Amino acid sequence: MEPLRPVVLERLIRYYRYLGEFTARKNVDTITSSQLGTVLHIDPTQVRKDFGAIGLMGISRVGYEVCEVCRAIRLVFGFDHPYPAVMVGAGNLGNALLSYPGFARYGLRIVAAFDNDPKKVGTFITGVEVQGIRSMKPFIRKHGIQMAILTTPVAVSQTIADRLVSAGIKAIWNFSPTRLSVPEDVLIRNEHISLGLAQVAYHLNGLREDEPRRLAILAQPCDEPCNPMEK
Amino acid sequence: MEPLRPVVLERLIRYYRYLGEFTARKNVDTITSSQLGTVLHIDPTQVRKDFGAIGLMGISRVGYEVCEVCRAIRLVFGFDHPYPAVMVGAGNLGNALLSYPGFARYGLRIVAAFDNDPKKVGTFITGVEVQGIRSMKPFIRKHGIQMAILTTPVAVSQTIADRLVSAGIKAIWNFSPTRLSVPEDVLIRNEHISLGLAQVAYHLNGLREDEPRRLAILAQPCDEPCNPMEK
DNA sequence: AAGCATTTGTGATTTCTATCACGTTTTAAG
DNA sequence: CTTAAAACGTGATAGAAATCACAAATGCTT
Repeated sequence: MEPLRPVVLERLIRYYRYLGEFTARKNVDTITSSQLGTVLHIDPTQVRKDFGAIGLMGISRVGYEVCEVCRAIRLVFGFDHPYPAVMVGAGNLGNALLSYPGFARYGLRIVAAFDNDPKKVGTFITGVEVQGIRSMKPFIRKHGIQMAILTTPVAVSQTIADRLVSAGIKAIWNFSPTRLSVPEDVLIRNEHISLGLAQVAYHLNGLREDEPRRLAILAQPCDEPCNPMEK
Repeated sequence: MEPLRPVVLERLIRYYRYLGEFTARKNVDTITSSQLGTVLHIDPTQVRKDFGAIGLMGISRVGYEVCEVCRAIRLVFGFDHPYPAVMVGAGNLGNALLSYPGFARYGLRIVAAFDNDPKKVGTFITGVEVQGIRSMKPFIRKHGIQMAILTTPVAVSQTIADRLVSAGIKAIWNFSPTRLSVPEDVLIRNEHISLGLAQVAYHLNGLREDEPRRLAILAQPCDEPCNPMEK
């Protein structure tokens, strides 16, 4: 099967998420493309095409078996063949992620956490022991881990990323707000919440609707500093 | 100006993010569309069109003034006219967000936090006092707050959302992994990290490249439960 | 059993997005 | 001063994505 386009993957995840809630509530085992479409604001045809793309066949006049849909989606992403992952950085964000119980549904199993704060080393967070950074590389090597979740402070992220790569990591889920350079064959997925924030801001800004002010400001010379507030 | 499409907004944010790092490092005050394009893997023409869409004019043979670009982008999103926001839920995630110093650059100012855990009420997190949930509605009303950040447990999120709406909130940045129902005029932006996770999973799964297994599984009847692991 | 309503699957069409190609402007060099 | 190179701005074009339209299939009702 040729690789699925990102936009399709995104919708598949939305279907999967909704169907999880759906089966928890309703006691029905089939769903139609228009039902899904209505809830998720996606055209029913699109739903059918997406399902077709991952080899799902619906039943005329009935719809799709929820159970089959979920299974097919899990298969596409490999959710039922969980990859072990390590968490690097056990601060607030690392803690929040470690204690999020929903990841199992997405095939994620965090098997170890690493932090260089001696006070944290040795403690357990939802069953996962926090180890010193020193132990990281041997641990990854020993267990053949391919995925790492990075929640370290920006200052050390690149250094840590280099070490992860040299230990054999093939994918980094990066929550540290910085750009990482890694070899071609290592996947970086940056989680930038600023994008979501920006969309909210744009909406609120649109409510204001003050076009003259905008133009007036743009007309002025740019005397303010470029980067008024620094992270 | 007609509203900008989401895909443009997304690129604008990527430009803004990069230019922040850029000016911090280099000591140059202009940048060309191809420089930006190379770094962000965006076609230079696209960069020029995006800049054109927000009223920016470049200079032939020179490029764009970084300072002007940043200012125009801030203007589009309203970043230099910060909206006060309240944080609801002061758990690990709430803490992580509250202590993230980068938000100021995106026009976000968190002015209060609310939690129903008596142990947390009265404490301060990076200068913001945690108050009881009771105080939430009057506080929002009194200060005319329009934006809320929701990091509560799924079980209470909808109830909280209802209260936020009735207090006058116009946009909710939702980190709680659940679907919220709110009136038409209230914007919900859901922050679902599962999407990022799924993309990483898809990549790793692709490395495996085991097509026969996939088809074999799909051919079997669907005897497993639909929702094998529950959050 | 027949007819009707509903739903799937898919080719055709439309709409949106990204890229190309090229004229224009500006700086720098010869 | 002239010419060349580099960058912008934008109409034209190609490529993706979403939607439409309709045949085929299936279940329900009478």
